[in-house]
Amino acid sequence: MKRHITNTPFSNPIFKRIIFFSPHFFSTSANSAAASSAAASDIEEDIGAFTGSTFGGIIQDKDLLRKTPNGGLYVLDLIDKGAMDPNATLYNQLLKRCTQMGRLKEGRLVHAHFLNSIYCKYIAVQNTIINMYAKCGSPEEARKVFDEMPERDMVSWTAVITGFSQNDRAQEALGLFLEMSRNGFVPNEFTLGSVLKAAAAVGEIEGRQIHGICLKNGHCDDVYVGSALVDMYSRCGRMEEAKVVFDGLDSKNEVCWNALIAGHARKSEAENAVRLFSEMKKADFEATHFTYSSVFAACASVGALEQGKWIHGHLVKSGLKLIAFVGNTLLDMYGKAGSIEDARRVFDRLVKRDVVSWNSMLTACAQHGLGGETVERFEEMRGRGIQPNEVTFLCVLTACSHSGLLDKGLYYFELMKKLKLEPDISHYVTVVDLLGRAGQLARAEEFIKEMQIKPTAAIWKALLGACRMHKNMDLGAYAAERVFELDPYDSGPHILLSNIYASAGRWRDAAKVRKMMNDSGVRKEPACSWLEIENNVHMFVANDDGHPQRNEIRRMWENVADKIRELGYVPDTSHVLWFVDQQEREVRLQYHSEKLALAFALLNTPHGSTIRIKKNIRVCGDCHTAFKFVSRLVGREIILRDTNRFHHFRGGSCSCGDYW
DNA sequence: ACACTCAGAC
Repeated sequence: MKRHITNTPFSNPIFKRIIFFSPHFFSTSANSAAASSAAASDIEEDIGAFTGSTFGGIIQDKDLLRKTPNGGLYVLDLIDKGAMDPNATLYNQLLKRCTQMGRLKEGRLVHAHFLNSIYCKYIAVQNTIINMYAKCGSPEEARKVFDEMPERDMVSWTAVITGFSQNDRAQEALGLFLEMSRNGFVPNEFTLGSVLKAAAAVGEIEGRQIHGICLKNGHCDDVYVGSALVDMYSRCGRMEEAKVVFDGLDSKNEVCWNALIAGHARKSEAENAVRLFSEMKKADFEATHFTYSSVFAACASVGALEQGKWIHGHLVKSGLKLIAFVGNTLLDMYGKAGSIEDARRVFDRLVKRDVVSWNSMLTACAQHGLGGETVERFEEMRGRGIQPNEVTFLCVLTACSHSGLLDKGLYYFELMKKLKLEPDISHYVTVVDLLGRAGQLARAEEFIKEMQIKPTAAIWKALLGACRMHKNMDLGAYAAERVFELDPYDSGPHILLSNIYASAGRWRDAAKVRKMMNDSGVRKEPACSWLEIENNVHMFVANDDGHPQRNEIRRMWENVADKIRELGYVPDTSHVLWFVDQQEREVRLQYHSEKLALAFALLNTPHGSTIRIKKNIRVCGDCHTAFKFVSRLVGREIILRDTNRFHHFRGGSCSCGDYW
């Protein structure tokens, strides 16, 4: 079960009550020199500007890949015509250029030509060919060349291992590494860098083993090996060990820093990622696209808008171009942190957009309940000839589901199949959600029965959620049973089912589900809400009485509650705490965490400013209603981030149109 | 004159 927005676990130090991002992070001045690291997607552009030396006084660098009218290569043609003599260096240069430009076809031409030349025994060129195939995304061909070599050296092994390592074929890379050792080759720092990358993808045990080999061979001081080690421990979630390796490195570069920062980002430790960003700059290292991308991702995962903006400021000052590599993450960060306007702005300013840029923009729209805009942008994307992928359709389907665009959603599901994209289980879940939310419960059930894939827990959860929404007790109970079989430890379905019973007045059944849940040791994730004020994060749990301002918060809410009642607010107590009487229920309800957060925001933020609150579970119906009234009462916009979407409350209504 | 480490959308 994946969520659109990562919930932040309680164990995260970022959620200590008040202190966060201490002020000194914000006094670091940005370094204005431009960093030069080019992102993979932009290499092509950079090469285009390159003009260089000549070969034998005849061929200029820019003519290396020049084509002949019949599709051959100009340089090879010259050789065939006897207009120039080849040599090993020329073959290497040609291959290298093919590699840089990712030109597999031309690479094959050079390869074939090389085989017919008198240089065909040169190991160095053969190694370059292996590298060319590997870098052009064809590890199979690299392997074939390698296998057919009568004689191999260290570089041959390293090149082919790297080929698999970089093409997400970690197991094969590790296998070759073993074979290499059996053949009596001792790995050097080049080999170990690649093998560590592969090991990191396979698992911690493998990673530690390779670490041992690095120590034995004395390569741990190499920056490449060191960075790979830091990265390996980061990916295994072992941040303490990553830090130990990092601290032990005599010579560091940006990559080491980035590997460490990325590790914290993957663990949603925004505070650590931001802190390291500052330390990196203080240590006089230039933040690169990798750095920014990681830090934005970290901010996105906890919705840290202010920190994200601050980092964005550094990016602007750095002079780095807003390329897709970093822009996509920035866009995503703004979307997830609640500022759809900034997300749009970033999208508009992207130098070049790839599929991920479009998908991120669609996701942002979908998360903010802008179904119409999502569909429009999707159509624009197609109009511009950008090929949508599976993720694109997931975004669009989700948007349709969240906005009640039933027919459009079903149409796009069919379109997806027509475009020969294979829907996976997540698409089926979304369609069940789409039908279910729209009240077509019978159709949703039918759809599940006819699915070609075996239904998973997520499928039944979607149906269960729809049953809760449309108060269908029988089907809901059935769906819940299926979930209990497949995913017995998730608290969500238990609570949904008990709420279904409760809202039908069947308190006894509701209590039975709760009891069953307790008996089987299923624990409910405690609900909490939080908000940022001036770089501090304030967190609240329901009925919280441990906050320093608890009395003021309580008074504020009581005051507000009275006023919104005058505007017509009627507390809805139907789905909570059925075992207490009506009056008590209402009292408890008042202290849902989002209401405490809202009262706190009203006390501590300037009049008229937008209030941004985040919550780790779905907002309840009563709070949703209350928030609408409050937005009208105080004349302010309130943005509430739910588990997987945003609610924009303004002037008494919500952007979700009460459909969520 | 050949080979290595760091990012992202669901």
